[in-house]
Amino acid sequence: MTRAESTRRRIVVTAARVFCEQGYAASGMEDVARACGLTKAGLYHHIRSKEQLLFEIQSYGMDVFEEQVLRPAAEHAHPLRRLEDCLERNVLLLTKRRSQEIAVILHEHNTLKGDARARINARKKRYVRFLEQAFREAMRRRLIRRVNPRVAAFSFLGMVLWIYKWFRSDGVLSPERLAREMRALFFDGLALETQPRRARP
Amino acid sequence: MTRAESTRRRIVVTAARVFCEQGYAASGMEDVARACGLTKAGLYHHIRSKEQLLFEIQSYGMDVFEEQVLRPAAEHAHPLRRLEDCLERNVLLLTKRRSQEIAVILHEHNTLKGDARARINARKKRYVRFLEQAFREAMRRRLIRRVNPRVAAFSFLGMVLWIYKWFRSDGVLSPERLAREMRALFFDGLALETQPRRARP
Amino acid sequence: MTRAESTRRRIVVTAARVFCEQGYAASGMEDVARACGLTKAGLYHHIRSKEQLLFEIQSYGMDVFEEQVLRPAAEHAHPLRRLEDCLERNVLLLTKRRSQEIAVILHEHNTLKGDARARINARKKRYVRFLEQAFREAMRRRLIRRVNPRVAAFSFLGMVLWIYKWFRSDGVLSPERLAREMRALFFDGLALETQPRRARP
Amino acid sequence: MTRAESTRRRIVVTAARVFCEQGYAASGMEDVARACGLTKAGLYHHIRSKEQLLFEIQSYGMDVFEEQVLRPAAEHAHPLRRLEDCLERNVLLLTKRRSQEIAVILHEHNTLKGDARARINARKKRYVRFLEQAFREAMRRRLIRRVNPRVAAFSFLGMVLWIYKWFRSDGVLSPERLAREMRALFFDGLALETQPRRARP
DNA sequence: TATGAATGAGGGTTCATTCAT
DNA sequence: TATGAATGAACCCTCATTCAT
Repeated sequence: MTRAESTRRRIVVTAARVFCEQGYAASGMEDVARACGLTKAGLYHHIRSKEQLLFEIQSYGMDVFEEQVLRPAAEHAHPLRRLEDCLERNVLLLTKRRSQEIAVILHEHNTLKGDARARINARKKRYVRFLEQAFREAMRRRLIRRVNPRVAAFSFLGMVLWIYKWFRSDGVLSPERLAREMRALFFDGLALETQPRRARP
Repeated sequence: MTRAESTRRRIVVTAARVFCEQGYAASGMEDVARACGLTKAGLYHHIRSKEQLLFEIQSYGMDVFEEQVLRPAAEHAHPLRRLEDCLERNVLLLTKRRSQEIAVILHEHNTLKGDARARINARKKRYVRFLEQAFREAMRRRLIRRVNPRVAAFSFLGMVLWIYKWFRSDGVLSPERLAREMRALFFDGLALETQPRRARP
Repeated sequence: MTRAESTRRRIVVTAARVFCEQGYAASGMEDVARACGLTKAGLYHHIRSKEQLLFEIQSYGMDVFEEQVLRPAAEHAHPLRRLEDCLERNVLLLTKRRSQEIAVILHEHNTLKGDARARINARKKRYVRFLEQAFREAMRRRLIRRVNPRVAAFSFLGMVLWIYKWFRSDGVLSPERLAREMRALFFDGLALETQPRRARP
Repeated sequence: MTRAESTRRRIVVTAARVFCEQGYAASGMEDVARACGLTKAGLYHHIRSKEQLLFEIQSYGMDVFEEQVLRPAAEHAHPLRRLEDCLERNVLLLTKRRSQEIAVILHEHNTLKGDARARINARKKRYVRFLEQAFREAMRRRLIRRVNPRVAAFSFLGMVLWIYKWFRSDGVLSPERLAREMRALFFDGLALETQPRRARP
């Protein structure tokens, strides 16, 4: 990674934190610059505009998400394992690692306009379809009860992604515990009896 | 309701629509005033400030929510019915009626500051505790499997409230259908076998 | 003229003075506002943008020019009188009256973009054609020597309009004297002998 | 010419093109640098400041003008020849050769400040006096009609220099033709009958 | 009540210029 | 020489809010 690239990355990560804390519209470029240890003009040496910066944060967030959640989960041939792995990885992503970029993706859903928005939305939709497919396949193979796959996908998403609104990493609930609990809550009742139940603590 | 009160109500409802569509920070008082059929200065005869207006929207949204969801659901003595009724009413509130105030409550979670924020948050927390209590009671009475009540409450909330982000009233999925599907998804697998299952379409 | 219109007119005239003195690009909206006795924000209550303001100055300048120069001159049936009247009126316009808007038209020739530019240019071209036509007609009627009408029109224009660059109203040369001298310089040698020469001082 | 000097010359000529196309104030040093094939910082190794660069462009333009127009024309003992030669050379300079520096001199008349401005203005005034002198001498020798020499000089200048605003080298009017036409337009009617008329095409 | 006019503060962005490397 | 990075000052413009009428 060149010097210039690493600076840009630092800016993207830092700006994600600022936007996450204050909201995009309420954050001034002054705030972002100061958080980066730069002046406003210095910041603009590295980025094109505030909107472009938001797009890069969201793009980077989608990169991280796809690399750490979607791709590994997709490798499971078994659709229920796929979903469960997806849930666990997604919960951990939101609670342990670079969660700020994801929060910015979720909160600033309607902020980007035009092409940038379309590009991010396309990647989001891939996730929804991935989940729908998995639910459908799981039903076809009689691994889970019959449910509406679209509703199931969005319910899964709501349950998991809502975490960014309430989870505090300094609380008593550990990321791992939360992941386990949610998995059990969502899938233990969904899986059919033919499916051997895992032990639950 | 006096003339003045009804004007204020109209402003609150209209501003909720504007804030819902464009976001609070991205909406100008000019936009709000125009949507109300007033001038900016005329608008200020009825409200104290933009922030105060947001607070009133959120307060009104909480009023509606409590009246249409929380209070009726609370009347069920049976905790599982309470939860299921709550889910159904909440889904319908978000998909059929004045959902804009609710959307503003959800989206502008971090926008209010100080006392106003604290007052809205207190009302939100009552909802969380209401759910936690119901889950706990349902477990105590062996109506549902053992789950972490806090995780259950937030999962319930995420699943239901996420609706404001994706549901389109012009789609194929009717509010009633969505409510039924979500109830089944969440509770059919949660309820213990001793609980007689309702027929599902 | 309503109150609002008269304020706008005052702004246009004042801004013309500022742009004329400092140049459009070198003038800040702060300067314009101060010259109008307003703050920047107050100024923007009346205009849409700096560019729009420039367009209005140029439009207004063209209005004045057409009303005080083109229209009266056009009434002469005799083409040489038409040209001479045009010259005199144009010289007086540049030296005695609202000359600042005209100077802004001339100096900021390439500043406007797009449609605004096209609209101003169209009006300028009408003046060039008006002159070409008059020269052509004067030649056809053997009132002047044969010259290239296009070159004659632009030479006429250059001679007259250049005034905005050098004429100082506090000098010894009066506007009327300048008009007379220029008329003689340009037309006395151009007119054919059949044309009765006017006495010259 | 040393290496350093030739680089400076290239910068001056290139910057003249940029300033001519976009205007001084609207041109960024970035634009100038890019047009020169340098970075902004690289450019600053050769020039002191933007203002200094403008001064050098105008100085160089004056050099070229004096060398190609003023000096050769001045050699004519006959004042009318002097003026006619001056006109022709000036027209050709504006239409055929390095006309960009001249355009920058003409357009950015009020841009320079202080001493730099005074020095350019002094050279301009020499041209005006040169013309006034020639007109006066031509009158004294009864070569032309009686006209106000100051008005004649500025009319001559306006007619000729206005060319930079309207002449397009891709049009039907050739530089030579324009020079001939203007000479005839201005001088054929000015010269007294004792003066043998040249044939006109 | 209602409004046109006005404003202080701040928004994102650009620019001529400098400097360590 | 050359450059990437940085900056202070200024840019045009917007905004929530006020106030005389």
